[in-house]
Amino acid sequence: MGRITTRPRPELILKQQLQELFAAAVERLKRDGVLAPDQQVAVRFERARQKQHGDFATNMALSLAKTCGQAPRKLAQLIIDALPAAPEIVKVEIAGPGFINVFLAADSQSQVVGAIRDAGNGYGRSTLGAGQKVVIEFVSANPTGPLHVGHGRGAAFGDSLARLLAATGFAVVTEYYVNDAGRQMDILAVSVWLRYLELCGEQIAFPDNAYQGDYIFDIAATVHREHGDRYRHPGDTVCADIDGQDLELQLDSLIQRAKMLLGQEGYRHVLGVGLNALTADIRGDLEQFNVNFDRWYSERSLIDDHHLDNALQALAKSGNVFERDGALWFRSTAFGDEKDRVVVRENGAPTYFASDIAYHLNKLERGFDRLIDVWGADHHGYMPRMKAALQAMHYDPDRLVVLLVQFAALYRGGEKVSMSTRTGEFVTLRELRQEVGTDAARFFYVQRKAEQHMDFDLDLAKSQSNENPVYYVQYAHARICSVFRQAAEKHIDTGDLDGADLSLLGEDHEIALVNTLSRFPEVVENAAVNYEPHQVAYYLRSLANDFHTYYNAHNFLGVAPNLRRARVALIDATRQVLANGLELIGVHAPDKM
RNA sequence: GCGCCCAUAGCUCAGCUGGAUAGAGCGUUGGCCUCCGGAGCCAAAGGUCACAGGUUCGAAUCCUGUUGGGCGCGCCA
Repeated sequence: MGRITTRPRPELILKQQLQELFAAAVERLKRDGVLAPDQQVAVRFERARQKQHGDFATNMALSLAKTCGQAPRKLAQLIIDALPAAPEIVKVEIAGPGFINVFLAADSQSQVVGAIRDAGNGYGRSTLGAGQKVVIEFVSANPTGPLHVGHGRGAAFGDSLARLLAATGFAVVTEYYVNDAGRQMDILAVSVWLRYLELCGEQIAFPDNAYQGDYIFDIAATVHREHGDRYRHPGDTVCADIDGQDLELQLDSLIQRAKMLLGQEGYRHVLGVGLNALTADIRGDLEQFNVNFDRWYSERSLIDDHHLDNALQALAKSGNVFERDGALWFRSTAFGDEKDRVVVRENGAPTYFASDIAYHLNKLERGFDRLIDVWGADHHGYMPRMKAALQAMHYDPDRLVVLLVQFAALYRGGEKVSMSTRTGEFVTLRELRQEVGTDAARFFYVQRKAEQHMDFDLDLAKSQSNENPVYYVQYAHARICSVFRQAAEKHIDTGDLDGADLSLLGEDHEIALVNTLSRFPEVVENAAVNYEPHQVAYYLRSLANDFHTYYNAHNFLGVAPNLRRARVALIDATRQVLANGLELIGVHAPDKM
């Protein structure tokens, strides 16, 4: 109650100590009978947007005024009168309808520079998550082709989010769910096999709805190189009697024929070559994109390890599974879904939904408190049934958090690029990376909040990559490193920064920079709690701006030693925060560019 | 038809969960290095926050409706 202590983390003086001071004032007003003893008071401070409003402002008097029947400004005065004395506070004033503006002593803020340099790459980290176990699943694209730029956005977002949550004290595991079972895999196997047959010299009518991409040829060539004619069958035999039906049925017929002609072993081999080639490709692609998953979770292993059976049993045990038209259904409508869903098809094969239920049940059984899924926005209709399944199995559906990432609409030459995996018309993540660079691409993606539609202008990203904001931020970091190199070359002493007199940092640009530096922990926490990595990107831009402005206005090395130490300490802290922030979004902080 | 997302400067986007005079980048116009990196800095112009109501001390933000755009509504994944 009204406990006022000096915090071990000076950067928190700014906000947290203010909150404690004002909470103490509230307690006193309760004792004096101005406020009801059971009055709930949320003391919240915001950083003032304008200098005239001081450093921090609270609207507590405004929000309290109604319930306690006092005029806002009068109540604000009572709060101020009840405030304990504190050396950090220079002035407190009432403004507008009843805001309380707080002005802090300049050097109480500049102490943050020392705190940052002490904390190093730990500055901005917190224990907010209290070790809560979180699994974040993202990308999870079918291994039926290379990743495209849409997956890139999910990858940049999911990975940055994982870094943010880890930095705020959550125990984070990242997973890529590999859909290596089911019909899509069969289509992949058939696609590879047909291209292989073409390489053998067979005449084949390659179906429009099989995978068209060039990478299928490459995989087929591998099979052909390693096995020669071993899987060859006459084109007539392969394609016999499959005309005239529905296209999807034709494909199913081809799948059946492939299984029959190749035998189980041969079929599994062809499929395996395709699967391995594509997962290796995806994994390498993501590594180059600075995304490394803790675990690649195989859908097929879920089936082989009987997790699927267990999940279906758990679901059945809850009394929400029934049979209709020869299939097994989950009564998801009982939990708010708009229609019931098939879990086992008429032909006995489990649906994708069924194995996904098993996967999510498995995550919960592995002890994760929170399951975060990053999905493409086109899957939003899938969310109610997934939550329904968890609820049916007696888990709190709110433990599953689904974050939807909108597609990035690509523009090239002013025209929208249409994309389809089947037709092979898509821009791959690899192409984007090679043309724009990982750092620029990641920054570009993560600048937009996930649920916002995004226009990705390829021409702009490629041809004007120097205009990309990521260079602005990286340049600030490189520039600071360069100052230190200059100091070393010219034998200018920049030692003993720990002993710098930070109260010398009184210029407007310095105060602004210090202020931005002190905001970092709040930004990180806020970004993590709201699952919004873009806040970090915006913060970094603003920090880089404060630095560049300062750099332009003042000299760091060519001033008196005391001032020089203070200024160098300040830009050293800035360098640290730039590096910490870039790390959170998976972008490099180069020493030179 | 039903459901979800979205609409802010010419363009691309922020807006701290309801606060004070709505902000950046790009583009446009005009300035700034004998000096630590000009991939930088400063300044100007640019807005009916899609539209109409409502909630309250106070709305870009919350509620309802309208318009316009994206996506979804499979025994596909």
